[in-house]
Amino acid sequence: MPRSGSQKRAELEQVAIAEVQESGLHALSFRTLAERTGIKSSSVHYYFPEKADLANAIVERYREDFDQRLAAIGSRKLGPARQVEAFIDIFEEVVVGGRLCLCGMLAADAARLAESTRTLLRAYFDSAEGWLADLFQTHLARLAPGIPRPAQLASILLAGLEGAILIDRVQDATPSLDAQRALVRSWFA
Amino acid sequence: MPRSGSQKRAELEQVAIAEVQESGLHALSFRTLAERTGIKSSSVHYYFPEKADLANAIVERYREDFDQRLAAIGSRKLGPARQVEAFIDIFEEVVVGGRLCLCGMLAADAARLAESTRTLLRAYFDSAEGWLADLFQTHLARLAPGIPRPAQLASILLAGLEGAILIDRVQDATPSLDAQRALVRSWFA
DNA sequence: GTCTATATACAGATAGAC
DNA sequence: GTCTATCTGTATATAGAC
Repeated sequence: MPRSGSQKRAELEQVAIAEVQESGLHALSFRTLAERTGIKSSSVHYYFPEKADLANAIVERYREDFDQRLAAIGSRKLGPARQVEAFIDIFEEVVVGGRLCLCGMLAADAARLAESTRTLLRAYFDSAEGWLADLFQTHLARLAPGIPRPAQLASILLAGLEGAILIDRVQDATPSLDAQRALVRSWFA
Repeated sequence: MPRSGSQKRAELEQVAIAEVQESGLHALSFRTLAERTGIKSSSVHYYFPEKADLANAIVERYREDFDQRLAAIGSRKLGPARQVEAFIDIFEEVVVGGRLCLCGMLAADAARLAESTRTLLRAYFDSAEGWLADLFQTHLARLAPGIPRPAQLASILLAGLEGAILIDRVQDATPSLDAQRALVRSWFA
């Protein structure tokens, strides 16, 4: 395991994630990534032979971090509405930082990604949606009547959040994200 | 007006739009655009001196075409629910073609766009949202009780559709877009 | 309006020394 | 693990002939 668990590798992934969230995968070059981590581009290739290896690594790492945040929300014993609010807070944090969800950004580049990367993107979206679906299903009795079933609510909200931060980032405020919050409130009213 | 109303210019914009919808602005090069339209890259520069000029031109053209489609929907004397369905159909058509909304795709590249392009993106989103808001407002009496007000419904749906096609494009189906349809149906039920 | 030719910069990737 | 050096391809953009 010459390339796993390395501290430099972790640093590279961290810097790469931030760069891709801000400007996309094409804007992330081995050169600039090397400059920002104090090594040369050929050394970056030591950790990630091809760019697809780098893309796969950051998606996996991003998902791990995301899952940990969701687990932390779940352990705080909040009511369902508050848990969803906390979920939305993650997206708000991203967009006020001028970034996008890493996987949303990469999904825009889907046509030029390796199939292995697309598979990892699907896994991320499924995971995020699954967490929301479980939450809505568990608290089914608290949901307003006449709205879609839990699995669809999860899909509706995840898409809404991905789109909201996409739109809000070109503005100087978060009206679209606020509207998504209003939607969720109507589900729990 | 040496560069307006030209047939070749229109062709360049059309090809450029499709390419950007599929792969993003960075994947659109003057060279490939030239090859696909039967001229040389230097001739493309005759119509669009810098890439930002090309980006601005295709956003304006995309919005014009979009506005025309919305006007066509409005002239068909459909009920409000059917009109929203027709609005969603536009996004479905895009995603089954393996593309994204041009402006959603460019919004992902916002960090590397000229300010003039970002302004045009905002105008597109405002226009699309405005059309939906007017529709919801006009048929306020047909909306279910307890849901957000028309302007927010418009914002919720537009973001939901942008996110849905982003997510669905990495899948082999449109579950996320279908969920958005279910959401709208719950508003009119 | 379109061309050839070119300037300049940067991309991903690799070889081989240390 | 990191380096220097380099290969090869492609990008935006421009000059100037026709």
